[in-house]
Amino acid sequence: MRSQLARKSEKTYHHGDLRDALIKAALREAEQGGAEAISIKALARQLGVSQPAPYRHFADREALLAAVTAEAFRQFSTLLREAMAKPSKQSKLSRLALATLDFGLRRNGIYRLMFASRTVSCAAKGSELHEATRATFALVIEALEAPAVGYLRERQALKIWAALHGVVMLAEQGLFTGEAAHATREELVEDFVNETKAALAVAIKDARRRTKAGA
Amino acid sequence: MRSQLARKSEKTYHHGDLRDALIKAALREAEQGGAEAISIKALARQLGVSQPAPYRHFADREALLAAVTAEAFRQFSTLLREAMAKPSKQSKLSRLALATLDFGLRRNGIYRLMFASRTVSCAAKGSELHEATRATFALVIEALEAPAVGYLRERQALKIWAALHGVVMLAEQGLFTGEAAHATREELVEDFVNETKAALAVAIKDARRRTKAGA
DNA sequence: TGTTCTAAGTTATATCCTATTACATTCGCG
DNA sequence: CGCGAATGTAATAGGATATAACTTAGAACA
Repeated sequence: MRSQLARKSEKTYHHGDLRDALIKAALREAEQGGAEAISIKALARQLGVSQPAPYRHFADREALLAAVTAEAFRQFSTLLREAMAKPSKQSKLSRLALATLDFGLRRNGIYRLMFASRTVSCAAKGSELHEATRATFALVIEALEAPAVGYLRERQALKIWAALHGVVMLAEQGLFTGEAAHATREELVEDFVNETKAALAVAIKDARRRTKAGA
Repeated sequence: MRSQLARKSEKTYHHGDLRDALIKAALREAEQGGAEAISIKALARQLGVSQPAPYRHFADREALLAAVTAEAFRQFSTLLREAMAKPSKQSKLSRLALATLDFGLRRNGIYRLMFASRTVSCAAKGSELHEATRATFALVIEALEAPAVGYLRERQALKIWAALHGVVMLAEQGLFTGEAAHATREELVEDFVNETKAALAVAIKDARRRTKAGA
């Protein structure tokens, strides 16, 4: 497991961990410019290997993007888990929501790679990427801190998840700046969080009553 | 104003309306594959002109993308206006919402160009593109059919707009297919629409009461 | 320990794309 | 009619993806 630095100084024939180094470097590139900023040739140059070398580890550019996106989802999941674990006066859902907003804006290039490219929807069912996205969504359900009553939780999770992504999207588009800034992004997110909590409470009560009536 | 076909048959030196033809053709290309599917060279070939010809009308690829995106916003606006104008039992907001969902899924490549690329956020303030996006958002406010009470309308418009985009995003990511399909996209959209109406009604009543108390 | 197989790199090359420069043609206006 | 600006073209530079054929070193086994 020779490091990138080791490679640069020792000048060995084999890099040692090119696959991993490529993913890390690609993530750095995508941070600002998104998928377009990822160039296999540039990455190879950066890591001190010949340009066809990456093709030993990834069939083509798409395959690299898929691996990078999967890694991004794992990092995102870790971030969300940390936010949820941190003791705070706010609810878990609120912390997850704000962490998502923060990630979406601060690492927007990577965020677009994850949620606004076709890479994810093209991922096969059992693939690394597909699993990573499912794991992330599971965290949203967990953040609701609600009992599993039918599909109520999943539905509310979908709603808050959609709303959050929409806020990130519009924020990035500039709809919260200038004269249009009639609400901050954080205010909107809190609104959605509160509505979700309210809707969830109502839905759960409703479902329980109906179950009792049916029994 | 020679048409594309006329160009192909007559074989004149000047195309006649290359700028417009490029935008139209680029939109067709982007329909499926998004911005990546737009290649200046390919468009030139398609329209029967030499490849540097497009550079007479657009400084670079980015400039073409901006023009294409602006045109897409205008087409989208037209679609929304039609949906809102059409007599129906549903509310204007509901029709706008479903039309947005439909557009976002059916013409997803173009939709991504409009909402998930950096083209829009890079648009200068007075630019054609910037104006087109503002005009579209104005339609959302209009669809609320609410009186202008402070910034209440704008805030609710931002919220429903964000929610809609989120639904499109997740739908495209495949979160509504397979086992995860615990609600249809249309159900979610209707939920958001109803919540928006309710929130708007409450907010307006609240604002009026406060105004009276202050007077 | 030495041989061999294979994973991982290299050089060379084909193809596609963006973009610029210098040159050619046509349109429209005085 | 003639001239200038707009709009084409041909030639070319430079960067990216991707493949083919060759090379090196690590590991695996006798």
